[in-house]
Amino acid sequence: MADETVNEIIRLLKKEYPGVRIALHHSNPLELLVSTILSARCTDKRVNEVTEKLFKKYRTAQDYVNVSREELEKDIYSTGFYKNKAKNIKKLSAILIENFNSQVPDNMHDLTALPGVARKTANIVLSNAFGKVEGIAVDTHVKRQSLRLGLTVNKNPGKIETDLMALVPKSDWGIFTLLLIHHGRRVCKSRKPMCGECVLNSLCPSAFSFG
DNA sequence: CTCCCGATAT
DNA sequence: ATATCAGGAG
Repeated sequence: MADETVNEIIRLLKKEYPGVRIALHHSNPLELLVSTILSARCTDKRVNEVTEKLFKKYRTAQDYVNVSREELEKDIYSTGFYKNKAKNIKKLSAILIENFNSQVPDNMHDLTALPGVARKTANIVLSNAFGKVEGIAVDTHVKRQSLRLGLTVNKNPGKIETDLMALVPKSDWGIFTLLLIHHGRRVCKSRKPMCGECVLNSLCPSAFSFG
């Protein structure tokens, strides 16, 4: 895989989706952290529906600590995995209060030490809440399209991230994920990719096999 | 590797 | 009915 191919992919997607922005609604780092945790195996549409009410009720880490686990579970129920998510959000909130003056840490080491937070979530928060870049967030869309486009042959998200970091210019690490998520939801879908409408069609090794 | 898990598209 | 959705932990 030549670096030029990746640059062309990024150029075409930027042109197709100018001003692409993160779809998860948030107004501060804590909201983005919670929103990203809730987005695991759940559509961002539903996450935004849930957080619209959630963020009016829970404004600080202390608010998540104060409420009972059962009540928080009910408040995030429809996002799925609600027991794990509620437990992690409560536990993580206690850590923020105890160790970080109730604030969300702005570095990879501290973020990934939080329960329910691994590199994907940390990369999203770092890039979109703090303007920092320490890696490339590899979610289901980035994984699927990186494989289809031939940017990696690995299926492990950690290895995919390493492969992508070697190919994508660091100045594009943040927007790369946003572009692929946007494109993956509209065109390069998991079940029925719309290759006929894809701006990457001519340089995608998988285009023919998807008609 | 399995488990967590509701909601929606196909 | 089944696959999939801004994953992560054990």
